[in-house]
Amino acid sequence: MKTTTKFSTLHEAKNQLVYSSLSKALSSASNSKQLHKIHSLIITLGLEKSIFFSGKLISKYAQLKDPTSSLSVFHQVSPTSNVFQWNSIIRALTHNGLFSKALFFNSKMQKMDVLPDKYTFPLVANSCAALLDIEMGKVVHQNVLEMGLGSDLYIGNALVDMYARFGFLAEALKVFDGMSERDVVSWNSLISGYSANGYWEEALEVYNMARMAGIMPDSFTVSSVLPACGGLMHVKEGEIVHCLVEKIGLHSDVVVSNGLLSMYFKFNRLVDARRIFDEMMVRDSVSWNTLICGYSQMELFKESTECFMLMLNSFKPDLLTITSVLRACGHLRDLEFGKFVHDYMKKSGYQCDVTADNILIDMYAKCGDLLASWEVFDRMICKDSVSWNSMINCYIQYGNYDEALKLSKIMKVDLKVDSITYVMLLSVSTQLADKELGKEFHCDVIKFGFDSDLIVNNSMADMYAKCGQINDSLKIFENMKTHDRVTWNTIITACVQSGDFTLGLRMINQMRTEGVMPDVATVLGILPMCSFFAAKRQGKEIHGCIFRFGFESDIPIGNALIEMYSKCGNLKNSWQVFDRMKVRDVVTWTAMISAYGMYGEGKKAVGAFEDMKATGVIPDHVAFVAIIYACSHSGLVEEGLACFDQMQKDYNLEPRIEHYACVVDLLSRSGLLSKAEEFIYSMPLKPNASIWGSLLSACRSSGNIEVAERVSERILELKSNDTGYYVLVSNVYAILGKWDQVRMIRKSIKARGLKKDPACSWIEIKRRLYVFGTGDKFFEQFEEVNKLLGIISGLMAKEGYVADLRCVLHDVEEDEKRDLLCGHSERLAIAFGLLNTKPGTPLQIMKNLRVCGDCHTVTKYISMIMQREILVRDANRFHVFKDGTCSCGDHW
DNA sequence: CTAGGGTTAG
Repeated sequence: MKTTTKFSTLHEAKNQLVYSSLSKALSSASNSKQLHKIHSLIITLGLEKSIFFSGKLISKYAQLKDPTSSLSVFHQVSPTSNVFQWNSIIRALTHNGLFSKALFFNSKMQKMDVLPDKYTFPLVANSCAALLDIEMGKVVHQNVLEMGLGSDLYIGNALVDMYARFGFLAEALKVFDGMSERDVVSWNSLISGYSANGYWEEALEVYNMARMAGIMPDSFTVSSVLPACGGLMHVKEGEIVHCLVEKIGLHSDVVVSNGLLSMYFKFNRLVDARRIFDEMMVRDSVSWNTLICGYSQMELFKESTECFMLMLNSFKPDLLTITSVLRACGHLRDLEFGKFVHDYMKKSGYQCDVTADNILIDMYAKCGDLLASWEVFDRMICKDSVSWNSMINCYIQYGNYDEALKLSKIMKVDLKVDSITYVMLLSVSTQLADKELGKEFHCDVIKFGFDSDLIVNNSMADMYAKCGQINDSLKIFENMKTHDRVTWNTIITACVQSGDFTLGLRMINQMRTEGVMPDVATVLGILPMCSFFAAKRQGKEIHGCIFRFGFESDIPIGNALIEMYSKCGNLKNSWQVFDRMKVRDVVTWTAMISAYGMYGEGKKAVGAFEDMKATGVIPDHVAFVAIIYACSHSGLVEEGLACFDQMQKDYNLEPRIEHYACVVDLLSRSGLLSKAEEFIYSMPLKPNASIWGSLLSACRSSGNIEVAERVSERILELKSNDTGYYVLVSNVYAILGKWDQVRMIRKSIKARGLKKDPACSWIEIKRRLYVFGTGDKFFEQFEEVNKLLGIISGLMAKEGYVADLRCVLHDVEEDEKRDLLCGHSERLAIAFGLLNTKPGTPLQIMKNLRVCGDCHTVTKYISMIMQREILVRDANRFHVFKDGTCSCGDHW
């Protein structure tokens, strides 16, 4: 009896020693190999089926990321396993991301009539959350309630988290509110739920409630609330959280520091972000990714790629690193680096990530390698909407619209289209100015339910405006529930481009009352309006704003300012803006060349054109239009023809109809009418109304009636919708005295529903704009103006002036014709200006149509008799009259 | 039981 007891005690003592040393060894095993050794030992000792060791082995293998071994241990015991072993295997699977297997074992356990306990549910809820298995999740919740475990803290926390991951924040809140006991994890789960689903305001609100409830935030709390501060751009709140982090010593937590880093990048606070990164004691790959991605977001792409190279020294980049840096490659157009990263990706076995492949498509397209884009797209096994959109976008960028439309049709069949697809497709119809195509897309947008999307609506408003359907554009605008800055910019530009400046101004005011700040695009939208009104003062005010907002180094802004000042009659300011620009693109040079052209400074235009080429800027189609136009307005026939030649020979540019029109203009303005006509017949393109129109205007000035009649017939054949050409033709018939024809044309203009713009001129005196129409009698000082014009015409007659009655386009008596000429709006404006300014002050007159020949002559006389410099801007160009001559040298 | 970093468009 004694010995047995002794023996049993000894046996137990031995066993206890084995147990404790094995248990110690198990806990300290740091890799799978060590663990396998201990495992063999346990098997040798015949202990592998003990509840304690089997459970320990399952968890330990799981901890060392070897769930297969966990499973094999479990299978050894499975017929007899109890809830402890089941929980171990479910936990092993859950912690290794094998969620569906975890759920499978959960149902198997129930089939074996083993009841789950309070440790099972959090694990199962976790798996449901990860798999987004909503049905199963609800069943689990139900089971919890049935088993009376509804008040368990851990289970409650798991359920809050599960519903939050489903995006069911209302359910999550309901569980949270129903909990009898809450800890920091409960609050964290709710905060992160709101934060991860983009409900940033709610996340912050719950965070503040937690603080008021006396909860001390931990690293989880902070890293859930930081993205909310960043997303809302709540700099103050973010800084308060940052202070708290320092105070309670959470900054040594790498996740918290990464959160701060990301937040400061969102605030565009590069210096703070960099300091956080530099002062981090421990960095992980997320820190590097946040840095690389942050630089990318701030468009510091070079820094982004440099950080990637630095990161290679200490970390293996993952897919997120690669996608961030590929984005930078695209923006840098650095094909070589892009290929380097792509190779790295292949070597590291990262080929099958949809997001990474999508960025590759975009990167190759941006770097100019469309074929490589296609290869990536073609090879992808699963393509998502972004893949298709990116590929379509490639084709659009390369102008291959047919291929883009073809792909979108396949997408439509597969129901893969999204709002972004339509934003891109709408941009195609906008670029083609194809309103029928645009309408088709509009129908699709309604059909697929994208018509409440802000960006889609902005695109549609822009599309209709650029297709000339301003009313449809406004209709879209009126139906929109929210407007952002782009909406306003689109609609303001639409108003300005359709010529409705009054509405444009109203929109700007409305934009400001809604508290939307203007940006570069807003300014670009309204500058043409200043040009039209020649509102130098308003233009200068806007120029001031540009400085205040810091837009002055923006190239498109500089370009628009050059154009604005030149159209406002201030060539000097144009040149000053041009001179101050540090970087000039082809548009900058073209704007300056056009400006010179409008003022008849042909020689300077040619000089600028040469300078442009010398600085390495390659002229495009538009630049050639500008230079030939400039030559034509200064009578530089040789130079103009040389340019036309050059564009084909040296620059391989196919001349377009507008280039031919410029050459016709060039020849005919210089009186080479037969040469011009010959040129028209030799062109490979079908001449349009503008080509014949140029020749016809020249015929009128030089009085070549024979050619004029022939050309008039050609123009009428074309049945153009532009009233200008009918007016021109009718003027020719008026000069010829063919009044029947004149009446016929006027009737046909009316019959076709066209309207002739009534002529008007305007002048700004002391910050007020005075507008005059033809034959106006009802303005202040009409009597004085009329008297002054009478005196002037007496003085002119002494100098040898004879009225050019051909400029009167009505069938009336000669005396009456003389009176009609005196009523031309520009003369009224000039006389009004002479009366209301001090002697010697230069005058500036604007006219919406072209100046007639007689007025041109009269203005020359006035500039001499009254000793005034008079600047007249007509629909086409500027005339500077001084001492009896005009800057245009009569080339107009 | 709870946390951080990635793609296409106007």
